[in-house]
Amino acid sequence: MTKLPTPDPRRPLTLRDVSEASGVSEMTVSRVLRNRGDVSAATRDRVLEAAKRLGYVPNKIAGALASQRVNLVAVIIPSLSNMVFPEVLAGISEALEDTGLQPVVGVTDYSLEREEAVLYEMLSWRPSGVIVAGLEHSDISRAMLSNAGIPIVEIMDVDGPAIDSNVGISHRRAGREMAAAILAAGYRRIGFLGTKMPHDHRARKRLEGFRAALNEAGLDLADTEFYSGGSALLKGREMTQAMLARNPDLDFLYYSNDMIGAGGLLYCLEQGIDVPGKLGLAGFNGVELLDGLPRRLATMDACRREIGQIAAEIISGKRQSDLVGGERVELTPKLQPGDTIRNA
Amino acid sequence: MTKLPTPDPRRPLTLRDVSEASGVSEMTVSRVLRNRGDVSAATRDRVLEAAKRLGYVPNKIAGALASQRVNLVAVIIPSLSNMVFPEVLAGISEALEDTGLQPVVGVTDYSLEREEAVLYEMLSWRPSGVIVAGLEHSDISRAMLSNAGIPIVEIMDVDGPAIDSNVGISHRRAGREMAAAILAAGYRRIGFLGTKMPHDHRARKRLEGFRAALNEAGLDLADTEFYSGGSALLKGREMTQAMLARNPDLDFLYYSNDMIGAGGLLYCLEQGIDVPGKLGLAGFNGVELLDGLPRRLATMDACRREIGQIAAEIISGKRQSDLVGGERVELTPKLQPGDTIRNA
DNA sequence: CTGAAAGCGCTAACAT
DNA sequence: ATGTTAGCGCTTTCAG
Repeated sequence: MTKLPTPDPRRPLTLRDVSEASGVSEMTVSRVLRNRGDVSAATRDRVLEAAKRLGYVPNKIAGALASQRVNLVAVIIPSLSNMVFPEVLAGISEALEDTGLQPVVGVTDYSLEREEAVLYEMLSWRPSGVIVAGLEHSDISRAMLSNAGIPIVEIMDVDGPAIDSNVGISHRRAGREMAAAILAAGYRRIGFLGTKMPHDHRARKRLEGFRAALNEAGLDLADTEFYSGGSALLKGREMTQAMLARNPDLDFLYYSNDMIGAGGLLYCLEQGIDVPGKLGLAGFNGVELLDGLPRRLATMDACRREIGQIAAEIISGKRQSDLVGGERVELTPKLQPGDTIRNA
Repeated sequence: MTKLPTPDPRRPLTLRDVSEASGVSEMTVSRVLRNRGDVSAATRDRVLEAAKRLGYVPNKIAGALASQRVNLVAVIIPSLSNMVFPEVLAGISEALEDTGLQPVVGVTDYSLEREEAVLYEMLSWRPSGVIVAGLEHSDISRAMLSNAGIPIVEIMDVDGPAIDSNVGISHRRAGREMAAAILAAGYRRIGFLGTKMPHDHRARKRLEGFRAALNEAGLDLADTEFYSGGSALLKGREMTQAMLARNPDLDFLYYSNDMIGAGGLLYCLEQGIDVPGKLGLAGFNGVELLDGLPRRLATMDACRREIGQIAAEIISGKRQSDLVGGERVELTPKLQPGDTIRNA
């Protein structure tokens, strides 16, 4: 017997295999599989049957190279382990649902270096768009984004210049408004507790806004405490204990996120502290977890899901403005006074 | 002037552009950019300089098609919004760090249909491996996985036959062991509270194991309560209240996850119930959140991070056995008695 | 409605 | 140490 080149049975199937199995040209098979152009019902059925029977899975790499089109949206966020970004992702997924676009997530751990690496990696797959958290990037990242030739949406934060489109809230304003609400309620000796992470620019901006509003009222923060790593709930508890021990006459604690706020709240309740009478508390984010606490922590909803949705709509073109530049969407965070700020 | 074909300035740069800018063949540029083969230091520098100056980002689509190699690992999980899968992901990312492999996440929302769609989509990018949560799949998913010709690791659960490799814990055994600990401590009138989700097979298996152990001791569950959606902490609180109202003589509540367990714990403490004296409580997962609670909820660590690490090591080949089939790794969940089970 | 030819941008394999 | 050639598997474009 002549030695024929036996095809490797484990080789992934190609269009050609389906073509041969169905007796139709590769081109027509391709059309059927993409619902493109007119194909007779009979041919279509034969092709689909063959593809299914063989278990053909198209090769998107080849398809993308040929068509110069990739149905991927790069989503670059700092973390998955707090409750905030999964919610943004949910909004993105929801809005991308019927667009044929697929989100691909990259995580930076709040590092601009990692962001640069992740971005480079993702851009090398030529996605249809990029959604990236924050306005702060390395120069190289910024250059890559500017030159990518695809829609870019920076999300979460609107306090600063954007590369292309921008959807988020003003964290500075969120800080100011929380300060205003606290002052209006008559609190005066205020402590701040937050993350140490130097790269959480949004937390920093909230603190800046908060502080500015206090200053304008002739006040300043009475104490601050920062943490990094570990269980946020536990850190909130520990920091609260430490701060109150140091400064027993504080009458308000402003936390940079709900999780540490929740820890603080649990601690205060255990200690029998009169909340909100003697001590008021507030966090930030409006996470669902707060619903299950013994008392509702005051917070500010960061519109996370909505931010994701709008960003995705911009990428998918569902929300195309006539403007030349990108879109700018500033959402308005809602103060949720809960039960830990007394009435003014 | 003759009309020369002006290149589109927004066209993404190609290897050819770098080649021309550096006066070196495309092939050599390719070698430099991939650190492959021998290239003189001088040439290397010229190429890197040109690539950087132009802002060249390689096209991995073309590269992957030509090399038949894709540095992507598909990771398919049911959800991002509880604390469990982000931890698994963290383990995967960590183990993939220096392998050149990149995880790409797909979410199924506990639906086998969605799993099938996500899997199809991901396989069409020809990843180097697949890590998928659970052993239960549709026939079509199973066929796709079997025929993909790449390493497949099913994670989280070892109670059942695997397609290729398998890393996880026995949830049936986890349920049994928790039951044993509870019985040993002298509790007898036991209620179960969990998710309604019919597709959370691991929760189901834990309950089966738990129940089996009770039955063998001549007991059965005194009451059950199921929920779906909403804030898990709040649901835990509400379900606990409902169950205790209905059944005040229960002496133990077993929760299918730590989050509802935490809600239940907070409720019981508020009500002044003697925990663990009159009523014992236990959850499942060993989430970090528990550290911040007023009392440590008994739980069982599900080895989430480790599962992710090992799965990633199998895919990356760091952990290659001589066996023909896939690897099987059963981890042993550790009981963490905390402060909500009394001493036997 | 269907098919043939010509690439997409890169890399394997083989020169030199 | 560097260059040349021939595809990778698909889609675009143009013919029928």
